[in-house]
Amino acid sequence: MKPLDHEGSTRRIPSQADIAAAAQVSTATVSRVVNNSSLVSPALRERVLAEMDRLGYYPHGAARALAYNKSWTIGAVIPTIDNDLFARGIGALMKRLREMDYSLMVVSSDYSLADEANLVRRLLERGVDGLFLIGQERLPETRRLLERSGRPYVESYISDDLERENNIGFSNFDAGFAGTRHLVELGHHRIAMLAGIGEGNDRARQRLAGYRACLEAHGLAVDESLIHEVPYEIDAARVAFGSLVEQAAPPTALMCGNDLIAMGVLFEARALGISIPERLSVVGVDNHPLSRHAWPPLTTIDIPAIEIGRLAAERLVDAIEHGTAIGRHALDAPLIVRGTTAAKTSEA
Amino acid sequence: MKPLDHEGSTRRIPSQADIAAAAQVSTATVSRVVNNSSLVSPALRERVLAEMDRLGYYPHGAARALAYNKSWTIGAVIPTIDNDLFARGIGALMKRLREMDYSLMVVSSDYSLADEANLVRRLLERGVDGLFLIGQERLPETRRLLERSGRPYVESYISDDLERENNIGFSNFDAGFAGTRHLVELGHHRIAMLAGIGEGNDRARQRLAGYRACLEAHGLAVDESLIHEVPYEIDAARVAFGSLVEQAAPPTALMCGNDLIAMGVLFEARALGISIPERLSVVGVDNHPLSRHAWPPLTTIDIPAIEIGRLAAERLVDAIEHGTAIGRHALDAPLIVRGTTAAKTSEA
DNA sequence: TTGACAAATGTATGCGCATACAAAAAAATG
DNA sequence: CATTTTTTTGTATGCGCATACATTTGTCAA
Repeated sequence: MKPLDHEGSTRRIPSQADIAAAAQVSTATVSRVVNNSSLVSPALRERVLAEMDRLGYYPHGAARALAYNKSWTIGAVIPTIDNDLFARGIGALMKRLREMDYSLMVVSSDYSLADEANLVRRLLERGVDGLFLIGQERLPETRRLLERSGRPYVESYISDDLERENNIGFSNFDAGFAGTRHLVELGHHRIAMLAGIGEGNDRARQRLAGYRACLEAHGLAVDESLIHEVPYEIDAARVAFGSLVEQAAPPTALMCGNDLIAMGVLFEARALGISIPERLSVVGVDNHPLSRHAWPPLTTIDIPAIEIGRLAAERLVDAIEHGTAIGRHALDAPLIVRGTTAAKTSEA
Repeated sequence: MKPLDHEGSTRRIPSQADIAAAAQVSTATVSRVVNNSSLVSPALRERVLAEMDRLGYYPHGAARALAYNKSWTIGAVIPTIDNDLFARGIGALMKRLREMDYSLMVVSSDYSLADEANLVRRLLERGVDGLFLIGQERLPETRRLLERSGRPYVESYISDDLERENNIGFSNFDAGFAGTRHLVELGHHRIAMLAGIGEGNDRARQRLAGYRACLEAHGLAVDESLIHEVPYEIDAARVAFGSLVEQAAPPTALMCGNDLIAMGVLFEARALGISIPERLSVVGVDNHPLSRHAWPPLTTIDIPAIEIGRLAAERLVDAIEHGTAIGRHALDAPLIVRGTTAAKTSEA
């Protein structure tokens, strides 16, 4: 316990009233100085600024937020920060928001839509001015919360639900389709997929849907025994891949739900002595920073995470400050062909 | 556009006053219901809860924060979220805070101590109840801000400055020392270091210091031409490593500032045909999730990032709610020997 | 000198909430 | 039934700030 000086015993943070008293002016004048109002004389402004500096004043955010009914804060709900893809997007969002004098409150839902609802509620209670969400699939409860709040929000990393507004992302369906098409065009027809877990993850489902659609579009049968859902984890991917290649007629090509799964496959393939791309072609999705250094360098779909974060920051702040609509933004997610894919060899 | 209910055409978010009016009670009663006060009759409580639900009420965070002088929010300033080590820690911090009904505001300083000062100030203005910072090196200005605020704060990921309280981390010096010692014990005496950029990064400096100290402790000369500072990026590491091995008497072992640098080295070594660990032993720091899958699996120092985040959450909330001290917490960062290190061959 | 007007400063109020205190209602006691 | 005690509810106030409006001071023209 600190010693107490009386006259405000618990050495509080100084308020405008303290500054006003010290500088012998009214609180209104202090407030004007804080807000750079033009109608305060240079002399007084100086005096007030000096006292603010001397007493170490800084505005009380809650009071300010209450008076303005605005918190200069955006809330973000992401499945997990332990995923480079989201980390990159959040990083860009953070950076851009900072430039515009906004802050970011981040929470993670662990891929649970129910948790997401609670977190959205909490962020709303914390008074965020806008929200950044992943995916377009929400619980009705979450929608209700969102709509009632009247706050702008962005649904990101996906643009597949054409019914929905306010999204900044890309087509995961197209990503799955394009990756698979690349394999088809290389002559593969036994193409497996190690998809991400679909539950509560519309991005993963759309990628898988794109894969299926591509096979069908090219007259190839969809063999369910070649499709597995695995968590976005190296080890899970290795195990899943192990059992995939054990079966009687193993695939010659493999579409992966993301780069982490693909890397798991690369690691396990090396352990099993399966040479890539000679015996197996592999495609990922994400363009993880390490992917191009992998061995062989991973063929993947580049996701514009940075751009998503940056754009979301701008559209959100614009919506907050000028009431503009977020709009729909389906960015490009191009295929990056590297070393893990090759034409099917005749014997395979 | 939704139809507007009259009596306040701009359909505001309902306040306690609205609920009070609708339920025919006073605002005090509503407040009591919100806060689960025991002294409100079940009948009234029901009525109020029903109205809250009907009107979609949720408390106004800023008002609440103003009345309580508490925001239930922690602020975190990290160099960058694009670093798995920090992402893991922040993730754990986030998760634990959530369990205790706190939120997290995250900002990134890009390894700039000056930016950090601004960000700390901003977070304080936003009314955070406590702060999570990386490192123990601060600008005096930042210290002043911190001390004046009276808010508890944690300095994390390092425990080397024994003068300082409030830290939750590990000894980066020891990490550098232990990694290097492992190499010395394997018989290497020409040991290089690819350290992280030291400016504004006391963790990187301490790791380097540990390396130097270890060499000296074993009577080995410190050859400055074998020491390079590089950013924590794969490409930069590859380039730096390339020039390192070009020189007349290349090292037989290499201590890396972190795993990302080490992986860059692994990649470049493969490209250059330098076999690891036969011709070169490599040690990293971080225990990045991919490190154990690398080829060869990377010998590294395991950093308890999850534990740091979790513990920080607990100590901070404890400090906020009960005024307890944060204390000093130097966690273990053990060496994990894997496949990138081997005894020096006689000819090398 | 006076009045008209502009510039500078102060006073009073409300933002939404929690709570000390006051009042009313209900229950217990004599 | 009156009185005291307990439980329940309401009223008034302040948290720190921004700002509409009121007041004062300064400037200029007549």
